[in-house]
Amino acid sequence: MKWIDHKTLIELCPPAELNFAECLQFLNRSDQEVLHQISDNYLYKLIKVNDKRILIKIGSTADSIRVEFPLIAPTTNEREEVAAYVWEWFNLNEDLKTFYLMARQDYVLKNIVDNYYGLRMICIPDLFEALTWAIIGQQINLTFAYKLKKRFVEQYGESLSFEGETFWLFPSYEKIAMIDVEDLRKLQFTARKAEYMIGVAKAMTAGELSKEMLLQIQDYEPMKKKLMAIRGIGAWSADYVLMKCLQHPLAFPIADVGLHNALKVQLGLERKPGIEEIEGLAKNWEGWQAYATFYLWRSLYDKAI
DNA sequence: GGCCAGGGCATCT
DNA sequence: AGATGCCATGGC
Repeated sequence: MKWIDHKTLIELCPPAELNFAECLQFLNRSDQEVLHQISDNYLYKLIKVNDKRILIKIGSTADSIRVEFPLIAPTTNEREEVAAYVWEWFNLNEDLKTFYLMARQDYVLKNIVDNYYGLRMICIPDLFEALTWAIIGQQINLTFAYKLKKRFVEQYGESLSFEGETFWLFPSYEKIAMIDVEDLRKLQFTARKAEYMIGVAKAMTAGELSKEMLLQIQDYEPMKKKLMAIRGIGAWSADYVLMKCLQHPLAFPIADVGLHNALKVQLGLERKPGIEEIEGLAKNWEGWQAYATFYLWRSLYDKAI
């Protein structure tokens, strides 16, 4: 991580392949989002560092990302934690040069990759949030999924108000470990999904599951296996978490319907491609499956806008 | 208003 | 192992 501590603000020095505006556009894709807010090209988010709620305001210059603290001045140690958080959130450790080299020559990706140059994988650093959002995302439609997430966060998360806006933290697993399936049923979660979410929360509270534990495994297949051992986490959810939280470049939710729709559009097909067909196309993406998927997902939002 | 949609699991054969 | 039912809202 390359960064400069200016005390009242911090400055991240990201790799060249970053387009902050492109990332903001992605973050702005749902108007139901409660975990961050965007206004005037600034991104606001409440995060928790050492049990302290810190509101951060993120903007950009030509070659850096600047993080300000509208409410309270964090300590030296906290500033470093904030820097690390933002660095991870925007996946700034990844060097995208070889991805672009591959994508520009790829039959599928060449038509879209330049449209989103500098878009980074926008991550979900908190494992509980990533697992929970994967479970919610199994919902039949995305509109309803966002609705459920909003209710969940506003019911069980901590918040903080600033200039008339309310900023939310994702609920902690300790808190969710103590609630009942019935509590989530009231928010219109299905009994199944409520069980999955509370189960994950309990496992994490008991110390049976953690991000560190998963990251230690390193290799893609065993990590995925470990995730799939969790009730409610199937192949799709495991790959989703590997991609968005554990930042594994090989994560590839091949059965994802969004991916299928994006490929259908890119290839000009009458119907969605089959798994074998996708496997064929993806041979060329080896090592960059997660980014290929992410950029294809991104291509779907253009139609909606 | 009827039908279909996304994923995962439970319950069959 | 592979097929089938279940969930339960939103968009067409």
